[in-house]
Amino acid sequence: MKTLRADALRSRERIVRAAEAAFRRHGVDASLEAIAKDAGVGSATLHRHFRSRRELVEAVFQDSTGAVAAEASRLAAEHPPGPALFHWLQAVLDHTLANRGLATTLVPAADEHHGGFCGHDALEAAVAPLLVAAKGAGQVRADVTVGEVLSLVNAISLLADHDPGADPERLLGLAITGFGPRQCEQH
Amino acid sequence: MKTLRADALRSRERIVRAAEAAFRRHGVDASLEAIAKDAGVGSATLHRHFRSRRELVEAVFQDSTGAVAAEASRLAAEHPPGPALFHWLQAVLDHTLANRGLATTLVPAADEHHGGFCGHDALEAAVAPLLVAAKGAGQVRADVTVGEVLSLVNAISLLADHDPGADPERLLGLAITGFGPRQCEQH
DNA sequence: ACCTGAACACCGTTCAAGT
DNA sequence: ACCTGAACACCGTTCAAGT
Repeated sequence: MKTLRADALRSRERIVRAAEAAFRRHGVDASLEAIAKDAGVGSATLHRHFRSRRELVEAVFQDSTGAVAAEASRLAAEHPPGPALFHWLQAVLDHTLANRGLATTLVPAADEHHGGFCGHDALEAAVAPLLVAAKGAGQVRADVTVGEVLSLVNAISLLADHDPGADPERLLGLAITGFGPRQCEQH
Repeated sequence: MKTLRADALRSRERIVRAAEAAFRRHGVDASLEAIAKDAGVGSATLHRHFRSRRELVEAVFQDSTGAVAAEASRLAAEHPPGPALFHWLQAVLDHTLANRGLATTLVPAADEHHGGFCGHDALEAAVAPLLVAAKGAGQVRADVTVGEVLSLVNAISLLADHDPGADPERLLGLAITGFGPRQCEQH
């Protein structure tokens, strides 16, 4: 994490800005070569700044994903534990649905030392206190982990990317309440 | 659906066989050009037989997906309605997990008249009687559709393709029973 | 009717050469 | 140190020419 020379930093920011526009138009599978061209840099420059497509995606969505993470504490302050968690999961879903393909990067990083911002980790940290509170209020099963909750939201986002006819909000509702048998005898 | 001339049929079958091997090695994103070469045909021939990658994928998995669909009636005969449905959903999940990327094609066809076998439609038809029976036994909420049930299974498969660390069976269990609050007062 | 080989327009990665 | 432009090895699609 060295500090960049002025011209390198300028290049980096132009790449991120160009990528942001390209992702909005074509999803996160947009051509890296076209992004480099839009940014006015060579493609080799883009590859040195971002060793993988995922690193570029994380950089582009760092701010917006961070904002969603930050919303967790606001919701915790304004709602009871159960609704706070469920509203926040809705917010995460809305965020990924608004940016096609973003969900593919909100998964634990396979690459180990990929340095820089990791959206998945930010969301995990944000949901942890919400989940603890919801469990304390008896609104969520005690055996559910933060990773599992995020995975379900992510799974629904991925599906929505592939099937435009799906109703993601409805599916999230089903996953929360379950479509199968109730187990009322235990609480 | 005209009947093919003998040599055209032979080409088609060689393509499907080559694709089957390639998909097993590289997932459904395997190179179509390489598949054509393995099959000993020109790439133009592949494209006339299969107008899209999805058509080829459907052809390759037609038999195995059909077998999973057929298992529905067997499970219905051997288990009570609730377990029959849940075991079958597990079978669908196992099938997609065993073939990386297959889940991306088990989604309603966007292309309208794409002729031939459609795995999604086959699974929908297979799950319908299971779902009706499970609802009748009070094991599944009455407002859930076949499409929604399949969508949740599919969503989990897609996630597993992106996140090798996920536990798909566990996530399906969570989606069925729900991780959120029980609503015992209604039945 | 069905196929082939070649041409086309793309893509991501890498490397030598510049400043 | 950082960048550029070019070279490389790919990809899917399409079309003219064969049988």
